[in-house]
Amino acid sequence: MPRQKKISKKSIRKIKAAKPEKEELLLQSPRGMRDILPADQIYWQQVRRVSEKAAADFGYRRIDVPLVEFTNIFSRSIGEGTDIIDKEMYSFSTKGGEKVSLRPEFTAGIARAYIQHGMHVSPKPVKLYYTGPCYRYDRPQEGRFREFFQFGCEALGEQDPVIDAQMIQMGWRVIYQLGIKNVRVNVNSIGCPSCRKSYRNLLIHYFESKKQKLCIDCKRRLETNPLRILDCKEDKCVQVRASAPQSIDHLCEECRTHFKELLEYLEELEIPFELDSNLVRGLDYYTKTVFEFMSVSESGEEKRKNALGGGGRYDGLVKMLGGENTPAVGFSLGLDRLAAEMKKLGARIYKEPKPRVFLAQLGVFAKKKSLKMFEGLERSGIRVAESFGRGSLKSQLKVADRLGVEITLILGQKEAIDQTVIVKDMASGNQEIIDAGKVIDEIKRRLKK
RNA sequence: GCGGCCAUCGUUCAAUGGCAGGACAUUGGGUUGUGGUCCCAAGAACGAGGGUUCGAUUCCCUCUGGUCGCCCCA
Repeated sequence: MPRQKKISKKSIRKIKAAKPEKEELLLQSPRGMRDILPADQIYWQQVRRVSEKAAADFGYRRIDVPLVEFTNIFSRSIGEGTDIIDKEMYSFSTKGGEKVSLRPEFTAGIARAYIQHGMHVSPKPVKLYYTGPCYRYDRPQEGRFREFFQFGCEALGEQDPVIDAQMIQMGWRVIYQLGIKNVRVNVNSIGCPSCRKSYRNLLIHYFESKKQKLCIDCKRRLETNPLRILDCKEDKCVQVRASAPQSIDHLCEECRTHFKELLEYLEELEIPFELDSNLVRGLDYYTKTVFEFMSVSESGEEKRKNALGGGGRYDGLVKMLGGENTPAVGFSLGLDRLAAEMKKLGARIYKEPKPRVFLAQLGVFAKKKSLKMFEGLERSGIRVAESFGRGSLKSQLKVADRLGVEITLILGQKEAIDQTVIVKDMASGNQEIIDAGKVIDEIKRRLKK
């Protein structure tokens, strides 16, 4: 018998294959894009709840910006020559011939909105938060997707380092409140354009003299992006840069003071931070403060670091896009990574509310009545479950049992006619018949106990 | 964009150049309108396309996807 089945299946496949006009339907999400299934939503909901609460607590107001912007908004702000712009953007032309891209991050769009809506006339700082998907055409791996979700805050129009500190405080707090206790904050200052430039030259000069000792990639970086040599993982490069000039030693007076004050604020906040002179962030618009949130886990001897988010100051961005000179600072968190980290750590999350009552029905007439009764229960705030599609009482009770409800209401043909309902206590198995009109009061009374 | 590893029911794990099997989950049943345990049954998979072969899920190639490392980043 099974043989027969197999043959027929195969021949079906052949018949299908023989229809060339029918395009193959791939039941598969595109690479790097995934479904977030109900089972994982508890983590995501918690992430959204905690982050939005923190934003509101600190006086940030939500802004939604388009998923699509003109491509040059991104290329100008993030910078030509960065991987994000050069190879990771989803760019396309519209039917009207406009060159647009899916956002690879939020900050550029927000700076655009700030300028477009004349927010510079609002009281400073303008505090905004956002959350939503971003897109980067990158090779997926753990914690990295082509569609990923970010939450972040931006404060525009304030140069005081106290706001930098507050940003770090917020990001750290969100992560911590999600139950991820092994968070570390790395901070650094990369200076303003003028002191960064001289530091950059110093660095090039230094590495140029030790060029032979660098790895192949770093030799290339020396030309393209010398700052990035600082976070190369190759042993020999680590050694070479040990005595490399550090950016914080070459800050101008203003940048130095700014950074010093930031560190003082952080100490005051008692946030466990570390100075990481090798921290440079890949986006062009950063100035002065840069920081990163890492989760550090030790599995065996291996220390695993996982970047959960980061941010920094971008004093030049708004002007670069054509607005007024506007100092600004922001951070963003990777929601996918937060949710994954929570799950990995088995972080305590509040449980999904469970139904406490089950409504079983028997017969056509009773089913009609049940539909109405369900609404009444649900409206009075009782979490009630049902399985109206099922026929037998047995299978319905099975479902009720599996759901772990405390009470099951049974409404059969007889009860429906008599205007009554059976109330069954699931723990004891005892049941009694009560007046249908008194169901809600009776349930409420019982659930209170 | 480059390299390594991987791909079997919904999930997880087997086996096999000649009928692909178990567990968990799902659905139904173990006589009338009563759950948990138990028992029985059913449905359910070789990622796609080529090649080698009498015959491929198995061997080879390509693609797709996953994963890890590089690049980069959240």
